[in-house]
Amino acid sequence: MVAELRAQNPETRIDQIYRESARLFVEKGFAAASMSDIAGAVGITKAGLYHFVKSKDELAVNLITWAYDVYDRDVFNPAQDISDPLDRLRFMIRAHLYNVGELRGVAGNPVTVLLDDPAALTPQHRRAITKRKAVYYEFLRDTLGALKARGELNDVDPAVAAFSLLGMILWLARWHKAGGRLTIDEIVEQMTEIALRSVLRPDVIQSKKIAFSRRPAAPTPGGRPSAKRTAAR
Amino acid sequence: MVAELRAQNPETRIDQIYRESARLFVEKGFAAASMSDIAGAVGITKAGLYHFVKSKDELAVNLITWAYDVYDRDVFNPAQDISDPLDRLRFMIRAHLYNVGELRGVAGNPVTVLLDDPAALTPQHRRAITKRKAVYYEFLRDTLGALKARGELNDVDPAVAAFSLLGMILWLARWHKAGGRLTIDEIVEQMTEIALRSVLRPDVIQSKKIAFSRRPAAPTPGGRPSAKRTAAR
DNA sequence: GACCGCCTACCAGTCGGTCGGCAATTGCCG
DNA sequence: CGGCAATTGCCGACCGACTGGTAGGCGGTC
Repeated sequence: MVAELRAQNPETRIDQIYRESARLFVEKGFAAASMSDIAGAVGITKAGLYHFVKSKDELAVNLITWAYDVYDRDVFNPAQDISDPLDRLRFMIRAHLYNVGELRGVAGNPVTVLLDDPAALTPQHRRAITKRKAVYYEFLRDTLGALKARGELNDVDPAVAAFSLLGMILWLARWHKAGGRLTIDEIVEQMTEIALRSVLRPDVIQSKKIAFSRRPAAPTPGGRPSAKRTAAR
Repeated sequence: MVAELRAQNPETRIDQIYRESARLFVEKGFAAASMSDIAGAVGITKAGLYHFVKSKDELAVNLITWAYDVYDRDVFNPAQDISDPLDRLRFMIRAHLYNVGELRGVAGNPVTVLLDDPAALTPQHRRAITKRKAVYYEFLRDTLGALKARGELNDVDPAVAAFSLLGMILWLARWHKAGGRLTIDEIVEQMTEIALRSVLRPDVIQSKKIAFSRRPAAPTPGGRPSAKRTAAR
């Protein structure tokens, strides 16, 4: 009987597990969130949890991988199709902000922020993730470098500028609470402006001001990632 | 014999303990760094460690308190004596950047970043620390608010701007490695410029450009905080 | 001889993870 | 359609390793 209405909203146990573990890892930290905690949050026992999951490490790795896959799909890949560095930079900032800010959706994006830097994971997994982060960082830095070559950047080191922007963006995950005074859209708008002003020459901003007030016309139009497709791989 | 030269550099066991525990908490996370780890790093056994320290919690609380005391001394208190909001903002950004960036000194400043947000600490301690953070944040936000009232801020919400700046500044602790391509002074200079440009109106920056290339002429004149004086209390 | 610095030995509890088994569902065969 | 085996989803009990923390003692300095 319950099966009938679950057919319409078929959240599987695995979905639940990933959702709750993401939440708990973010709330309590990876080491402090025990497998029993996760099992309890899902409503099964620890042994039951291990029926679906190989190890705590696998959980963490899949979670991070999934978060990065979402980032690839929503930010990194679309950005690579934008040839103009200024358009690209604007898109990357805005899309990344949405990516971080929409953590109030299904599963936990802030994993990106919280799980890579403290310490867990085996060295090999850490290395793979560090590598992935490095690619993202370098892409941003090179975009800034291209802008500098065009004379549209202030006299700052592209690497320093890239880290500054990333800090601003990622920190959003730490302070943004759902239901605050401002909507996520308002926050993203304002922060995009702040971010662009921080590195671009004022005259460039002046002449390109047009683009300060619309959502990015990027992939993933309506749908939310169902938290499942990309888990494997 | 060793005692003779130690008299000149009398790092006590307690100093060692706090230095190593700060390092380990930052490296591995609070929960993942065990008391045995810390004892081992200091060169004593766990029981020996407990001769000096009451609990792991006390260690964390003292560490955070100490880090915030340093922040008070080097950033917050001096900033309160600066009446002009623009001078104040510039000082706060620069001093805070130095505060975060000089983690390569004796003990671990990045505790500020790493220990307050994951999860450890008893609820009461957490509350006290959250309160302290709130005071700092509000002070920055109000400084930005004062600038906005004077028409020197871009059209952004002071709260959003404050969080953006804090993210940029605190993130420095995550990416800065000693011995990198740029010196800490170069990084702070550039980031100060980036930070100020992100929120101030371009014409304000133009007219105040003077101050973009000198260390702050603030309290704590020459000397570097010896990271020891404030340990007690 | 009192105190300080520190160790050996040892708690009780929790961790990640395993094992065997038991219901219920599913798939297959006649 | 019935029957029945295989599979799925899950649990209770348990393990060895390790956790934060303690008790008591031992050697050296004042």
